Amino acid sequence: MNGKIFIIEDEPSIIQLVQHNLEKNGFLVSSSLNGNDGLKELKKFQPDLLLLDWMLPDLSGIEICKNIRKDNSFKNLPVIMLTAKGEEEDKIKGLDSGVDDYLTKPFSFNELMARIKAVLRRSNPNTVSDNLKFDDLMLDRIEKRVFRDGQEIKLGPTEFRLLEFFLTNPKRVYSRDQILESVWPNNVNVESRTIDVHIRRLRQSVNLKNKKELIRTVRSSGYSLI
Amino acid sequence: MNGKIFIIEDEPSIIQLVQHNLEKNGFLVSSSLNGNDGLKELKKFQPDLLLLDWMLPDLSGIEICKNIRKDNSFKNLPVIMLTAKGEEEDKIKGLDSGVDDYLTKPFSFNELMARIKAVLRRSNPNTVSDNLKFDDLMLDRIEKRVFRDGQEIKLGPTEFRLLEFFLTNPKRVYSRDQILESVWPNNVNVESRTIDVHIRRLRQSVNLKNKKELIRTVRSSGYSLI
DNA sequence: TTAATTTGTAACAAAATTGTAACATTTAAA
DNA sequence: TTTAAATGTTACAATTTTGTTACAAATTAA
Repeated sequence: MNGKIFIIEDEPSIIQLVQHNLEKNGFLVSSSLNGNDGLKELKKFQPDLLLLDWMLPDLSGIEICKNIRKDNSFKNLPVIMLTAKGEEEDKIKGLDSGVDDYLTKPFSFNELMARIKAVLRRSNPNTVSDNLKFDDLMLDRIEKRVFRDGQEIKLGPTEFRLLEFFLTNPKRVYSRDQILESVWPNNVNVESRTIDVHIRRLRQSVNLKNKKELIRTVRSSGYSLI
Repeated sequence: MNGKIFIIEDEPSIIQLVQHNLEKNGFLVSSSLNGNDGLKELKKFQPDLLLLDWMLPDLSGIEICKNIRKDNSFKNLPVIMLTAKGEEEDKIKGLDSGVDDYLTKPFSFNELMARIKAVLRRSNPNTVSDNLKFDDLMLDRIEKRVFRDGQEIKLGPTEFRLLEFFLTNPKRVYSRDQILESVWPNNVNVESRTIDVHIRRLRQSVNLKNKKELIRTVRSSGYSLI
């Protein structure tokens, strides 16, 4: 079992318990103690599943969930809601707002584990393969779209292929020759400097007011994502 | 709401209650009082979802479920298991044997309804009926009619097939080659530019004074719905 | 049959993308 | 510090891609 799970829950003892056990089961886990932090961290962490507490100090779980669904890169993120023993009305609201399942506290870890498995089994066959993600960037190969921080970015065809190429091995540094071979159609002759110009164009589109530079120049070697 | 639901449950009062309410909500419902009959009926009825009682006079729900999963045509049939208030161990076994969700008796109809919606939403975005819908567009494959925003749109045969094709995977970008293969009869030779002209015709018909463009051009890739 | 509709293609218009040159800036070495 | 190499930036003409229209041939309906 593997995958990344994010927890938003304000009770540290629950986080500790769950996180420890999930990690023992091979998951990579991260967490936040409140909704606002959680929403930010979520984007960095890019989880495969979210455990969400119903009652949080700032935002309610429902609000968070609706928020998440608006963000294109999280449209299909499976969510399991954790509720205190409460009324059924609440549960239903939860399910209708895009929650995939819910669990009433107190719950056993075995029960949680079973739900997680079930939800991951359902959601992963589809969405896993064709979305490339890195940091807060998401590239959808099916729909040919790119999002950063949930917001769509328009790219020209070459910029798209370039970014797609980098995303298959983010962090890896590629030489201009390697980039040419992989991104340009065979047997075209373009100057190696042309790449620099396209990198510049990609940078310009991708660095939407975000401070962090996404493309790194490695002098005398090439470029990589960072 | 529409779709076909099959119930295997040995308590007639529950069947009656659930069946009546589901039908009131637009579902087509059929049922069996035991497992062996159920398995047979299931194949005839071809449901979109199965409600399965945990304890049955002959086969257990789990056995039925495993049985179903062996049958290729039911491999993806969503199953909601109905259990009497019982031990947690049982629930877990259920989830691991391919059940999509479960519900503990006694349950309210509202709760059941919410689960059904959630499960169908996940598994059935397309296949629920012969009507393809996207945004405010509806295509009736049986009657060969198309409506936007409730108003009928007249399309030529090729435009209809084109739209039908796009609707099976809205948002997905198709290349002109893919479109040719799927929309035109085999082994006809038409120029790829011909597609552009048909796209133009489809656009013209579909964009009834509505402001929003429905067909997206993805330069150097193809077209998609949006 | 005739009339109407549908279809594919060509021709031209409009728009977007592309590669390169020229100049600016940064970096590293001498 | 000075110099050379590498990379960043900008502008622009050429090319590619798509939009649009018109029309003759083919198909269907009346």
